Amino acid sequence: MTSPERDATQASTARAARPRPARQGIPEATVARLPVYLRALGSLAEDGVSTVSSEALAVAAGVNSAKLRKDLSYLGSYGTRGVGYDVDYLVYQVSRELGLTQDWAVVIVGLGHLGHALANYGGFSSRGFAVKALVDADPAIIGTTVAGITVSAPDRLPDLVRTLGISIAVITTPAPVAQDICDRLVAAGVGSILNFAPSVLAVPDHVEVRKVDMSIELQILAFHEQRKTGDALATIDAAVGALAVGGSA
Amino acid sequence: MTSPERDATQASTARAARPRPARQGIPEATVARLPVYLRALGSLAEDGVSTVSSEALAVAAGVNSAKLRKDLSYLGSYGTRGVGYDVDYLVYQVSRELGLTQDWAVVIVGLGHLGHALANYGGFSSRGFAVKALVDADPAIIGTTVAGITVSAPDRLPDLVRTLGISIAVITTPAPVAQDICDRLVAAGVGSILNFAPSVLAVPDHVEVRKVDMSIELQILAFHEQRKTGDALATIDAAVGALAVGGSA
DNA sequence: CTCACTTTGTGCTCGCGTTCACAAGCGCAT
DNA sequence: ATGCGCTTGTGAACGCGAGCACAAAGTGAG
Repeated sequence: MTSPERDATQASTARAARPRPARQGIPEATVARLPVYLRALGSLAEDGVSTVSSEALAVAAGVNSAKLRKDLSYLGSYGTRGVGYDVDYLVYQVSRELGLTQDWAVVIVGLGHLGHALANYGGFSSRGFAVKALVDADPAIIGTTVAGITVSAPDRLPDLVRTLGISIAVITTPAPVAQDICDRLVAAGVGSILNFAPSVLAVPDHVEVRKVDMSIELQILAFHEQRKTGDALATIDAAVGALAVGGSA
Repeated sequence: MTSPERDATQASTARAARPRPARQGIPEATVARLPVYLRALGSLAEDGVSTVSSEALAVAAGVNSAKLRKDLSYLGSYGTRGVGYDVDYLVYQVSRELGLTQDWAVVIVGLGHLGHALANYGGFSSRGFAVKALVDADPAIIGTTVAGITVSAPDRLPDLVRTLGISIAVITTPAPVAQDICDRLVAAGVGSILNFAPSVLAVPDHVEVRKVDMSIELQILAFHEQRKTGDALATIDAAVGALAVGGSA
């Protein structure tokens, strides 16, 4: 391990029953890194850098330079040997590959603390994402305005999705209702879901779900932290556990 | 019962010259799934289920049953053939492996919308994590009380970490200051960092960093959404791009 | 006791992703 | 023009993780 930074989130990618011809076939792992490259390129562009080598960009993105070159090679041969990559050109190519040359309408469902925070987060709109609708089940919240948008009731979802051309949804509801909301979103025609609720969502194969779960991330960190601080304690703990629980079983 | 030996030594993951059984090494992919199993087990326990088969638990966790059995086998042989797994016993074993039998003190740095939301999120304390300190650089926020905790200035970090026994930090600052805060946290003795800021953090090898980035997740979804809705459009777009930018060809 | 049935634990294969190492290609100085 | 130095793009090796398929091990009925 000892990888400096591990990607925290994982795609719960539904296994495609029918393997597409994969005409372009960009590996999933590469797709997950392209946004990182894009961000690094944006910083370089702001600093007035016009050309960058794979080594320099790799450092900025926190990856291996060979990996970066292979990733970019899936998009095409956009570099110049002996020179590097033109920053602006690469920004455009990566953006296009990720589908960021068009705007995406997003709905946020669930306006608790996290939903509010996301609705007010400005980082989305700058990257081609526009929060176009907010939905919550609480009658006390429905009709109020959050981040300049009036909150709608869940049964308005089909209408909202169709009218506003929404294809991406963010779920920030409590876990017990996440699956129900998910089903409604899918029925309404949403094709991609970003799920912040701590629950496993079941969706048809054609719908893409990605999960962000802070509790899980903390637990993974706790595992590594425990590894570092005293395995002796864990050994004692294991013995106690075997006596206390296994003994009675 | 022969206790599943937890030979504590070998914390180092240095490449062994000889292929060793590596009894200690739980694969990273498995560690990332254990919290999911734990949550599913918790739901089952609440429903009064006392025994569960790998197949049933796998469905609840959204994974393959063979994968689940292999994952659990890394912890030891805690199942009973022909019967399944004892829910309570397995909850305990997984919790212990993840280091959740002890409490972890957490500091949240950066009290914007997201920091506030996390500070008020109750899901942490129920899983062995306790937010013990809040830090922000804004003088207008320092000294106020959020979620029952007084907000401290960044220069109090070393003191807070030492006094409160903090080993895990959550960064929810703007990107430009994230690295600075990260450096301070590492210097103060924090061993694990959960980074919500959209920036790549550089840390020493002994510090674990995990990243959660909503913009990146949305961009990955956009990629797949673009794939689904018209490859023809993307092709045209590519041609236009080649003319506009690489136009001399 | 024996047999049929259930479920775990795991050897094995296969495919993906990472990394190394180097040939191919480009610019520049001479 | 030519050679040198730099950087890209990629073939190939390697390691990890996913999933199949089955032997091992337990339960319960007769």
